Amino acid sequence: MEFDARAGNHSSDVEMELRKGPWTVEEDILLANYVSLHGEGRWDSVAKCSGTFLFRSFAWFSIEFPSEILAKDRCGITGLRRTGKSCRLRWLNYLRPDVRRGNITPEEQLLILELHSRWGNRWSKIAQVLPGRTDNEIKNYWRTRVQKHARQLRCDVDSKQFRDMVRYMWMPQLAERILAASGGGGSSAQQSAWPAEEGARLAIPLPETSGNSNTVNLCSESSDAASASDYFAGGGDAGWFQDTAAAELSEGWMESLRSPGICDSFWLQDLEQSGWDESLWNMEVI
DNA sequence: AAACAGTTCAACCGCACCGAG
DNA sequence: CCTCGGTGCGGTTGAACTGTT
Repeated sequence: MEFDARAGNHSSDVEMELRKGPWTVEEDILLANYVSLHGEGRWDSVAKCSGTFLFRSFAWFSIEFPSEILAKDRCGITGLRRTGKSCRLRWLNYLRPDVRRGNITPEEQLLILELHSRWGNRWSKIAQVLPGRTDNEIKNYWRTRVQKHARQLRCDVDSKQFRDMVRYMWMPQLAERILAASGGGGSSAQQSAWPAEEGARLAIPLPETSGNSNTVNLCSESSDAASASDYFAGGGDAGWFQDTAAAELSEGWMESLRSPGICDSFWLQDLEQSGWDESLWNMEVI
């Protein structure tokens, strides 16, 4: 059986039909065990060798793995009936121990909106700033929530109109919700909860090991200078956003989101005149 | 309770990039 | 340079789940 090598599939030395679709518990065990022994990477060899090592490690459990999961090549090496790509994806998106599951928090939503406005559909880059979240998860969030909201507003998700709505209506609401949840109590209480610093900025914590400053200015024009991986290279803590004093939504940044005159722009007036439903921007609805 | 519609998300696919030989 | 193998990325699909009628 020949497979497309550039697509990451097996060459003909493994005589097996590849499995597709949902992963079974047994396959997860095989893959997790392989990675724990050999680390990430060399995904193509996972498919060839995982079974062998699993049998060694778990022999005393007397676990039997069905033949539809395992396959032997001509040399008798047992492996998962999965492509290397499939193994990699399963590990990164599901099995990795630091993968966070559950709803995207308002803090994460705010970051996704901000970073997408900056980087576009660079999902993996955005994911690097959100510890434990996968690019797939962020992509899904964008498609199911953000694009859906754009449809409800009858505008293109890439249009300036929608991007402005996100920046000047959605993001401030998210920010206020975050502040309220942290005890800030909305815009009137921001000054005490989030002391303003020089310039308008959304400061993001940096790992201690990264040296220099311990914050990154997400709103600066030159933000691309700091790669996303720099932000949280040592991260992974679920409470990362609130736990550090560096996670500041400064008053200036909040004000920049409500810059004077933006609400007077022509398209917002048009929307208001056409009976635009403001409840569409209610955070509960979103 | 059943049928249908809408939504979510895990997984696949094709393509691009990179390093080794 | 060119080819090949491995890896990563973004777009898309479809099964499973949830809500509504």
